[in-house]
Amino acid sequence: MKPRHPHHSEDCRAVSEILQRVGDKWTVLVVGKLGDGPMRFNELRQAVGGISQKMLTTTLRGLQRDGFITRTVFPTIPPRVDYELTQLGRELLVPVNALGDWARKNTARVNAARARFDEAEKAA
Amino acid sequence: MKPRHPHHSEDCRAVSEILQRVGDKWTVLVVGKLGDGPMRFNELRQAVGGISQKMLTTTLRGLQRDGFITRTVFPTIPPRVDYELTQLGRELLVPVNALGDWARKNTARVNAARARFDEAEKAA
DNA sequence: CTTGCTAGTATCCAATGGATACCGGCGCTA
DNA sequence: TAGCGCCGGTATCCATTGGATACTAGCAAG
Repeated sequence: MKPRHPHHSEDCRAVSEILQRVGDKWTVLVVGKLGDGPMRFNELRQAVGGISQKMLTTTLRGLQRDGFITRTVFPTIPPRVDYELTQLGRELLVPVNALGDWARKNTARVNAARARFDEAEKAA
Repeated sequence: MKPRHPHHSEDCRAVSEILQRVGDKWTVLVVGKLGDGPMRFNELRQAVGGISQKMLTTTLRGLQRDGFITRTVFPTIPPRVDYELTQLGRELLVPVNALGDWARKNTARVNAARARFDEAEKAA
């Protein structure tokens, strides 16, 4: 049987990869906040809310590695570190926001589906 | 200091939630394959490639719960189970594909950024 | 009566996520 | 001058998750 599915598998992999990169718990929240302009570490921590230092550090390092943000250290007392979106980061924000719009418009439908599913489960 | 960041935090949460839903290793691959039409369990398993039965089951249950796919059991011998995108699932595919396009167009830039970062790390 | 197909569970181990504690440099206060 | 706090982090530990492997049920074919 020849494959009925014309998609290029590498393309799907690329999508999967970028979604894994961007689809963890904190990345979009951080990128979203940075969309409003540069922020420092603790400012970001507070703005995002509920993120631990470790996870914020990890998330920021990853974003920096992939070229989505820059990290600027000011050797002042007390120290100050600014994080800012790069051009690439701002470009990423576009499709992410599109997905965000979809999410906002459809959470109700998803929640309804979940409720139905869970109800059916409970009955069984 | 009043918040400089006008985004509604609930919105960001919604984005984060949907991205977590969709951003795991397998979900988009499965949804992508199903975008071409209904498929049965093992067909899907083979088409996606590299996914274990357990993870495929888990992924499909999640998608079903959220109303993105339907699961149809044909009580034949041997059994047959078809999975198919719902309307909601097909709609989801639109912004996901947009992100996918972005990913395809920009993997080179991301990889270049990574190489630079890792080079700088190694030097330090 | 053994083998094989299908669509799954069950079990186990490694990797990851996240809470908590600690660190180093300095300025402030007493 | 001894402690305390701010800032931006590591280090450590444990719970949750991801994933490989083995097992299951029901039946048909040989």
